[in-house]
Amino acid sequence: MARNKEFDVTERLGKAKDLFWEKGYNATSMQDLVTAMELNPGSIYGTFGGKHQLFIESLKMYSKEKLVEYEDAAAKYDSPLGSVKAIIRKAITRSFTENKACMSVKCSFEMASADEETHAFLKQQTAELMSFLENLLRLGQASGEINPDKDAKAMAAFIVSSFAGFWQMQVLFNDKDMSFAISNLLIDSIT
Amino acid sequence: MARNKEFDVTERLGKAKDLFWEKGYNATSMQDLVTAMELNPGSIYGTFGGKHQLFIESLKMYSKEKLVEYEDAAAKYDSPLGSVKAIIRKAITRSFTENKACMSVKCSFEMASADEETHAFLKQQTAELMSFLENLLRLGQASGEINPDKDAKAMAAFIVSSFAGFWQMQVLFNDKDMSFAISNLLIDSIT
DNA sequence: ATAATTGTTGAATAATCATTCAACAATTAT
DNA sequence: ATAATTGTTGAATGATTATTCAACAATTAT
Repeated sequence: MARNKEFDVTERLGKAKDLFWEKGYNATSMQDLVTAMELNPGSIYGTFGGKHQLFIESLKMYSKEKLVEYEDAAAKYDSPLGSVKAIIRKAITRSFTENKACMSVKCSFEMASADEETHAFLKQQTAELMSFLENLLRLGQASGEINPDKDAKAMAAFIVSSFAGFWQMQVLFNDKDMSFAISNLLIDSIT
Repeated sequence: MARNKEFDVTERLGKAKDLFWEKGYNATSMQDLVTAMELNPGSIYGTFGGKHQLFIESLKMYSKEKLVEYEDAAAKYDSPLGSVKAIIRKAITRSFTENKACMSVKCSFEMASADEETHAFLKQQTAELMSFLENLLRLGQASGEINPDKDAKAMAAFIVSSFAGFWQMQVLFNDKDMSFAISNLLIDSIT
């Protein structure tokens, strides 16, 4: 028995996510969020709590979307190696189609060391992507597509850790040839 | 014909560097700098110009120190492969001995996309480390220690880009076994 | 229709931000 | 000794920060 919200919570959270993603946590002001979300401060605080909670929700939204993207890319291939390659190519492709570096990677460096909530979430989420890859790598080793002499867990960690480099190289050099050469070396290293 | 400064400019710049390195640009306030550098605002502005200029100088100081560290690590070995391995091990070791992620990597994500001066400097500095590695890799290929089928420039880029992942993994997992396994896979991939 | 509840609005708040500057101190050339 | 120059000090500045709240609007149960 009360008034209804006049906006779509998820849609406006998406606007906040885009802004935090682009500018980072500290460089994003509440005024920036008020403008981007097209909401008054009162509505933001009433719905999301405050800047920090809004940021955490934004990161969670981003992170879930990203994980789905990687899993979808993998699902298009029947062979485990094909799936692993698809995930690696997805990462490189994303770094050139999206005009900003991966929010998870950015946040790992801007926030994870200073904010425990961010740290815990990113750790869990990154571990999830690693597990997904580890499973694919084990399947590929069983089918003979992937080097069976290397530890699947280590290879999964190597792949995920390489993604941070993809984004950094894109930010600094914006050189497709360089980035694709790097991703090819990564793929080579597991086969 | 005037009064002399009562402090060592380089030493105080080092204090600023440590603070920017730890907290990043946006999370570091002028008050934080006044406290850490043990200087009044007037002295900071009179000597360094302002927050942004002070940050750029801090990053340059950090960057030069880091490059020297890598070159020194490489200089201890006679063989090119030994030098390349030493640089990779230096990166992994640094990620566990220093209590904060590489300032260049952090800045690539927090600042490089928003500040052209930072971007230009990091691009140049990263390219320099790559060139140094590329040269070692070519020598290693000539002496038969390093895989001659792979492009030295691409391998150099792959190595440097991997460093960002080293730091991210350290921040998120702080797991020595994982990090050393990753660095071993990187070394394997070039031999 | 009324009371109760929830949402919206945007001005107000108090803290913090980067930066400036006037007063004073030290050094040096003349 | 004086003038000129540079450095130090720390309070003052005005802008921006995140957050709150009182007034008003909409919805629903009774």
